[in-house]
Amino acid sequence: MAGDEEQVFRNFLARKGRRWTPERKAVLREVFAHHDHFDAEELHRRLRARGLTVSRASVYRTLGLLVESGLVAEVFVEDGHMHYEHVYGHEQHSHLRCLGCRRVIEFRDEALPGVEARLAAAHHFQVTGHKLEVYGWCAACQGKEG
Amino acid sequence: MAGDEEQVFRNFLARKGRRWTPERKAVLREVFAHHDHFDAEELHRRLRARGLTVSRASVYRTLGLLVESGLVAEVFVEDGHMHYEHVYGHEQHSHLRCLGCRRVIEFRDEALPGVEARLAAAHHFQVTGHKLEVYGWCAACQGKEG
DNA sequence: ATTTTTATTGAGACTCTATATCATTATTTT
DNA sequence: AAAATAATGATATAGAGTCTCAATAAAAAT
Repeated sequence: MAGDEEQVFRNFLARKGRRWTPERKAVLREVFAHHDHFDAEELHRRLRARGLTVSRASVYRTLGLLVESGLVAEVFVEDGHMHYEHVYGHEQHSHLRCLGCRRVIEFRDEALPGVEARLAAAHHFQVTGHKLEVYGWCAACQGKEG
Repeated sequence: MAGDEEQVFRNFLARKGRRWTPERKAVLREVFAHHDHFDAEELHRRLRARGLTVSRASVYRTLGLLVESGLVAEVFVEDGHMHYEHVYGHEQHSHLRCLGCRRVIEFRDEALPGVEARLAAAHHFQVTGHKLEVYGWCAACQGKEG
């Protein structure tokens, strides 16, 4: 449900004996205000641009909690740092990346749930998620670079 | 074929107008001397322990070339830095990771080639590879942490 | 073989991401 | 309202990875 993420995060915090603060609220809102991938510094900049004063330290700390809560996911490392996306309220999806233009296409494939199920059974794992990234060259970039 | 990696790397370098040097040879050998995952600093330390003097800069540079050549793959980020594995001569595989004990289990799943093929067709991509990581809690770690 | 061209190396400086420290402040509990 | 304790922000610190550049070495040209 849209908008529900605040309640989910508050429940998560309460369960862990952590507190609900204005800073965490500001970060949560900013994270769910856009649908693009983002990184920690960009998030910090956007908050400041809105006139919200949340320190870098708190941005990083809150981001960690959001990932732990499952509301946000680490997507991939690019340019030497992590990139994220919010996942709550969105179907699980994977990423197809072009090695040339670095464009990212989201996709869903019906085979993945089966992979998870087989692994859970074979290794007695309680599988909580997966991260799949397929890479190659998009139509426009094929032929470039050797 | 085992041992072939040197020829593959030399061909790769030649094709790009890059040179075959003692430093690159030392790095290549060390990378293929073990079957575990490793990181750049560890690789550098192992080379020094063998009495081979290859600078950090050259280790990082060579690692980049090895990844580009396809002989080595970036596996995952842990503890804030990248971890690698050599892949030449090994069947493509994915990783199942326990969030508790951090154990990594390699696996192969017959569904992945199909996923690649579908994406290639649907998006006119020339798919060169994928990275799949499934995570959760192993039998021993289930119940730990909330 | 010698010379020329040019990629590579190593040392260290540097950038940047991310975390740790800690006194102060704010939230929650009692 | 007071006590307990988690969170914040400013800054320091750690660590990964890249860049610079003079010196060197590999490959190509002669």
